Amino acid sequence: MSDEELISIWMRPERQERSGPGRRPGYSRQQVTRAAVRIADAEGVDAATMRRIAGELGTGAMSLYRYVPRRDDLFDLMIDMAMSEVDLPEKPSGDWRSDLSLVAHRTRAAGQRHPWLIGLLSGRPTLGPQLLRVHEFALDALDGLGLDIDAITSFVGMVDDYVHSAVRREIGWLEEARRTGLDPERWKRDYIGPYVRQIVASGAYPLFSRSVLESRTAHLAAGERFRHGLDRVLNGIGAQIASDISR
Amino acid sequence: MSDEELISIWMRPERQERSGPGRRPGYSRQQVTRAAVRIADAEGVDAATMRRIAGELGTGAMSLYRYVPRRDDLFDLMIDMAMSEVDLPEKPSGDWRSDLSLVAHRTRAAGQRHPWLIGLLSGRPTLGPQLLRVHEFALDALDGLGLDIDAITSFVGMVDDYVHSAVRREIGWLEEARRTGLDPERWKRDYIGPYVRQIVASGAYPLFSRSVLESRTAHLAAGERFRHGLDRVLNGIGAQIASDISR
DNA sequence: AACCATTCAGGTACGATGTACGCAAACGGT
DNA sequence: ACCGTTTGCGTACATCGTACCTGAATGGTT
Repeated sequence: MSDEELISIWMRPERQERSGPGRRPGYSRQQVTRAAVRIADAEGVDAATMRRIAGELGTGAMSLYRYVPRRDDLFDLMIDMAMSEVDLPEKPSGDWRSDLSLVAHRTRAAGQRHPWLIGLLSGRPTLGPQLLRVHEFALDALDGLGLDIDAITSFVGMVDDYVHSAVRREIGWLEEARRTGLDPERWKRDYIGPYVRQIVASGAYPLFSRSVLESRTAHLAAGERFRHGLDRVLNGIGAQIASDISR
Repeated sequence: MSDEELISIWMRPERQERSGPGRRPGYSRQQVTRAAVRIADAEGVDAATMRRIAGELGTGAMSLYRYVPRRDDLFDLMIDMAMSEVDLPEKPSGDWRSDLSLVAHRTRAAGQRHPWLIGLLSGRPTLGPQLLRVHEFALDALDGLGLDIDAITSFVGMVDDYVHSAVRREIGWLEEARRTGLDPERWKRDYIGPYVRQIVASGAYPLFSRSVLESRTAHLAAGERFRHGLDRVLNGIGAQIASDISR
């Protein structure tokens, strides 16, 4: 594409179906994105190469560039497709706590269905329409409580940050194991296990060791653990809503 | 290296200086890491290729594999070298708030000196000694207040999450601009500027628009903005410390 | 002093990758 | 029937991580 047009993928229109003379497009941006998502879900984002995606569609690698200017833009499209699965009501319910909780849980679910999502999201700044929709819903959930926009943005950011890092913790090792091509069980047993044991045995990091050995939430189901952490974040926000408003 | 030994870089000893017969190593793990850090600081982490690092040292690419088993391990070493710059006292002061604030500010400073740090940190799960040291300090800062280990871990996580995402926001566009090889000013003006204007003009995202247009902190210096956000996170933790303890 | 097992240096080579370039095929309007 | 436009996609190139291998350096042993 040389440097002909440097413009956000969200402002660049897709080729139209009926636009006069010339051959009609055989695929669509959505089809390309869907194929990329399918591969990334199954084999990791690294496997979603241009050639591999094209192969999935039964075409040649260079054909994809008729639909997507750069590979990076394809990542943005993938993010947006995954975020479109975060199903939300038209408007927040009025109960900010359950609204933000809904966003958190749905985003977590999307992040688990698409283990590459969080990595891409925090890898580059992106603002696709579906991400905007979810973000707007979360901001809206905190509107009307007397908070200024900076506080609202900040609180929504805290929830986002929590969700991202919690999901990363949940799937981090799994993905890392796949990236190196090992089965996750063996990875955990032979790679990180001995190292963590050594850290604990060294005695140099007593509190870290306690967080590994004495944690009560560590033995809970992943969903419960997520809920506990989220509760703490929401509690922190709740406490400040009370004091911010009364000020 | 084939699959001879899959073992954490932190458990794999470096070649010893005096170990009997054989040629003595001409470089060290630290020298290799330092060269990689230097290149990544100046030209982005993508520029720190094996060949480029070797060139910086005046040797051949394959020589590096005498010191580092895989490129991914080199990333871990880079992270640890950067984290070693997070200077902290031996023990927390006893004032948890200023202790966590210190960790946050020092980590932010390291993240700005090394714009690749946060990206690598959240890209893969890693537990180098320097990261452990900083983490342990933060955990320790919250110890002795009557909190259980899960609460401590959770609160430290909130601060970490905030620092990471705040730094990412601060340097995100800069790095993205460099990755595409454009000067950051032009990038902001020609790429994201028009798109954000379009989002605002569409009227579909009123709260997002307010966060762009009406923000009071947006016009502050970056350092002030960071402090404000951090204060909110610490306030949320503080409120819960009070209620957790009295419970 | 001669030898040898051991270790490091680093060239060559392979299979990937993203993507620039260019040409042939398909299509609607005239 | 022709033509300008657009798509499909093969070829080619620079670049990547790294497996493999040869040769040089080194210190202990004889």
